[in-house]
Amino acid sequence: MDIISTYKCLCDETRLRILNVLKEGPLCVCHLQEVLEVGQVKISKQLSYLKKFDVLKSKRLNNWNIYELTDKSNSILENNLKCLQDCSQEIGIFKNDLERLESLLNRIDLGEISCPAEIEKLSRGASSSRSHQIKNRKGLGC
Amino acid sequence: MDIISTYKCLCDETRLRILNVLKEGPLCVCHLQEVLEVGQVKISKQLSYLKKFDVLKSKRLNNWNIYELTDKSNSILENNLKCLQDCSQEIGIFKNDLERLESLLNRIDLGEISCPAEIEKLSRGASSSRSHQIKNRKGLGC
DNA sequence: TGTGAATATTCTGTTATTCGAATATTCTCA
DNA sequence: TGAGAATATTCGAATAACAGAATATTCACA
Repeated sequence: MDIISTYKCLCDETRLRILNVLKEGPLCVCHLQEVLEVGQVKISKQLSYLKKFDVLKSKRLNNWNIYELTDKSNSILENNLKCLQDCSQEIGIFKNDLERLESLLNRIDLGEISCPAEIEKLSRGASSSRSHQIKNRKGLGC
Repeated sequence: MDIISTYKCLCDETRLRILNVLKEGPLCVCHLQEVLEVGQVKISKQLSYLKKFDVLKSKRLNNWNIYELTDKSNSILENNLKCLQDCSQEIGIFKNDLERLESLLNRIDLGEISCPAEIEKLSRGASSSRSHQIKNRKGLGC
């Protein structure tokens, strides 16, 4: 992906929020909807946008579409995702998203809500430490 | 400047080219035009855009308007300008701009073309080492 | 087979971006 | 003061981006 397209991917709030959440692991569209509290169409379109530029990939699991970051990103994107890591604890909207993500993942772990099995398989670490993981990750010092 | 606006400043080719050139030092509009080989209106508008977000500042010197980077930029912008440092030697369009910049600065040093005195005063280092400076700067490893 | 859940796409309207041509402004200097 | 250089702004057109409503698709399962 060229440098301009990279920055275009980063210059929309919804897209940044999606990336901020997906850097914690794969998620299906409906759970992204719930975490970001944003309508289905809006989410779906921005996911397509990011997929078009190979920032995200998706796989179909029955009726769910699981989105995750690809490893095809360039170094500019990677660096900015690391920046997002720090920003996410300082900027309200990103922080709130991560809190709702945590809450969602906990409810999934407790079996309170249904979830494509793949997500659980892919989610890293035990639920008890996930909160700790999310809050203590460090980026580039942005 | 908020994070979205920061990326918006970076997601246009002309703006990136301007930043790439101005990171080497202040320059007036007409010289930017010459270095980038882009029309006056296009340059002027993108300069205004960047100035609006405090990425650039300008000062009037007689009839010249000298633009330069501000020190008000945030850490995301700073990091990406450092990335640009590396990209500029790998991406053709940025590299060519720097070569034309070098050539311009050399002609100014030789007195072959007129130039607002302020630029010479502000340009760092002797002309003989500027080329070396530009080509060997290192960024963040982008 | 038909119903509903999850997701994508199409349609339509709105706003933002980008551009060049033309024009305006500001300054210097003859 | 009038011409010209350097720069900014306005205007109009083209395109891109973004949003939500409505619709389409795909799949599981009763």
